[in-house]
Amino acid sequence: MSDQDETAAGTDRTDTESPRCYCPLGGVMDLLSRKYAMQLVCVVGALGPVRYGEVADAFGDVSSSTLSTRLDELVAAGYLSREQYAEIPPRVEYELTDDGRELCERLEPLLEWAERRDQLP
Amino acid sequence: MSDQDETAAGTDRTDTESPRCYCPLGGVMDLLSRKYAMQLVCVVGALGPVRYGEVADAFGDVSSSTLSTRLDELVAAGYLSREQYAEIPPRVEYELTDDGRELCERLEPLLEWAERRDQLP
DNA sequence: CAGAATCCATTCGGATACTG
DNA sequence: CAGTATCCGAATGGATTCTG
Repeated sequence: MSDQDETAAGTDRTDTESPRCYCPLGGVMDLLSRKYAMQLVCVVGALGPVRYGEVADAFGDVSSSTLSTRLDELVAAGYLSREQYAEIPPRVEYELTDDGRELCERLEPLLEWAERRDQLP
Repeated sequence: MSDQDETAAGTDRTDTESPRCYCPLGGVMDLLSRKYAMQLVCVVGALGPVRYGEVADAFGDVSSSTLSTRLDELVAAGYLSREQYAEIPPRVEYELTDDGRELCERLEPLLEWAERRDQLP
């Protein structure tokens, strides 16, 4: 279904369609579109193995539930790892996975640029 | 949100300021977190001056209202330009502004990577 | 400390129908 | 063709409270 024939009949089509589409609609992009998701990846990337509280501090007044949900999603998606230590008081550390690092590399230029841009009048 | 009234009076600006914060919380990032926003920027960037219908085609079954809203927002934010020609039938072309091009450059690596990643089983 | 759970206001986006 | 207008259900994020 939804097999659109190419406008240019001469274009060589590889066996499968979707030659190069710049609009990935599901998957990662959906996750990244949730609030603070991109920032979260980069914050963890910047702070290294980081505890929940530090992340919360970095975000200021973001509710813990939201932050927690976002962290969970990123862990579940395989971009963050979560290490829990059986200590008292309990300590948890988040860190980028390899995939997360790849993602972070692509996110950083964007966020850095966004940051500069937002701080301009 | 994002009220920064620091360094106005009484705040020591010695060295307590965090040099760089990787979590821009408002402005551009908010806009980019809306659905299809990032993809839209890159689609317009990839297709050059592009008409509304072509954009709609590129996105498949995305409702026109959503697409229209997103386009408006990006135009209002200064990342897209909208050129309307007084013809019949009417023609409208969207194109990246200079700012939009800067944004697109930072978005492309991300989307390209996301695309590859989503196509894997 | 690090969150899970709950509840809720708000927002968001989709479908549909209509216009210049 | 290129939208706009309207309505509405779904999803989202925030506040609060509680816990191991």
